[in-house]
Amino acid sequence: MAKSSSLGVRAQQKEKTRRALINAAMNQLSAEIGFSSLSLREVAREAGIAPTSFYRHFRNMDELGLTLVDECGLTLRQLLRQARQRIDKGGSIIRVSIETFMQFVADNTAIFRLLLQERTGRSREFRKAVERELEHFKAELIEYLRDEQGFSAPLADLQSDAIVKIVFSAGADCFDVDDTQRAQIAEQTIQQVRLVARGAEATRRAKVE
Amino acid sequence: MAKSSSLGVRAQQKEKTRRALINAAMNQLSAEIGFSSLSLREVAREAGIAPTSFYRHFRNMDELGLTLVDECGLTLRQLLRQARQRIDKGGSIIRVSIETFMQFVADNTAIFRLLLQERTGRSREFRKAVERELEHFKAELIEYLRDEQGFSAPLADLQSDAIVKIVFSAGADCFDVDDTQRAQIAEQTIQQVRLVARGAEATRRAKVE
DNA sequence: GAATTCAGCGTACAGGTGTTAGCTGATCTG
DNA sequence: CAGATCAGCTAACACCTGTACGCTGAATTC
Repeated sequence: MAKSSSLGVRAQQKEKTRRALINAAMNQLSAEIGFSSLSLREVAREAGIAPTSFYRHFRNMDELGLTLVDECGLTLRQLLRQARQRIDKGGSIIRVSIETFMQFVADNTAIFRLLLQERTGRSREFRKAVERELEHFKAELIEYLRDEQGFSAPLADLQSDAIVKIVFSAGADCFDVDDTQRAQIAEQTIQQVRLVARGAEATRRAKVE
Repeated sequence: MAKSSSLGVRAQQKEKTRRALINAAMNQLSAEIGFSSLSLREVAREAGIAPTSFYRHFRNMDELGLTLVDECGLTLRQLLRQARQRIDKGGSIIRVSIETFMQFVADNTAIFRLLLQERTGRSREFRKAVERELEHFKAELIEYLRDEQGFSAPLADLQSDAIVKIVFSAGADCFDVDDTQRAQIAEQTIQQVRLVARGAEATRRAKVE
């Protein structure tokens, strides 16, 4: 109510077709092609508007793309929050986090692929945007390792950077596999993260003694 | 001599323009755009031949792309061999390998970016080709860990998979940085790989006892 | 030396691309 | 209710794309 009346009928409709454009782009992405070879005209067509109307919402395709990256980051952070809640109810933080992450990759393959793809992609602006999202992920992990596990700041940083790299790379391994294989990858990733954790633990001990 | 006479003038010239096409593609790749938005016409133009002559060498752009991936894999394996030689003359295997790797990334940014990009790219065939190259890298590492370091097969596998993930991810971090920053990333990567190695060591001890 | 092969070329086509300019009609504003 | 706003439209532009067809002339083969 508040939203519909405060926004007005016009603004509401505009937001709607804006979403339609975003969804159209995500659909086309999931299909087969990378973002760089995505066509303004086809996106507009799938969104059900004239090609020229696209410009009422985004200056160009890149602006749409950056919006998509942000959307993905948002979803990812929601996912993290959900994982946290499950951990509070007990369970291994590593296992729960990674299984949640893998589920996310399975459910949102298109958008996750965009993230990984543009991380190494053509536009510096895109790469920076993705790197920013990865930093969010890493920062929350650092906080946990420092505050809950008592690691020193540098060791927490080193550790979580490694973990983020391993986990996101494992996400890329999930593109062409079925559910059971994905479970295997998850299991392997869990063991690898534990390897890192154990190594950090050993390092901490070595420094204390 | 043997080559020029056994190949014949015609075949020799053909090979030459084939290389020209490959080099042209690599140049354009390094510039700004991903492989998917690479144009047959522009590649042909840079190679100095008519667009239609392209088909005398490759069935389509994808075939050229797969050739590029193979080329990159070859260069990467040469790099590994060089690193081995340096290790035989003494020095930390981790440090030497990673510094060599980082140097490779700095020298061959275009082709390395292609590898990382197509790893998550649009074509399944491409992804498989890249994955094959990563497997080479991993396999050599497994061999070393098993034979030289005496790790059990499963632990060597787990460990080297994690290391490959970390190192290649770190390679992606090098795209937008200068030499000193790259050295820092190399240093961080070395520490992270040591973290994994230490964790694997601890795991081995735990299982033996 | 005649016949064959074939890398490279020019022309041409059908279809896609991003973007400009200007119109329409519903919504919002005073 | 008159006037301004503005999302979406159509038409049109200049340009780029992959690829089919058939020719040419030098290298190769017999």
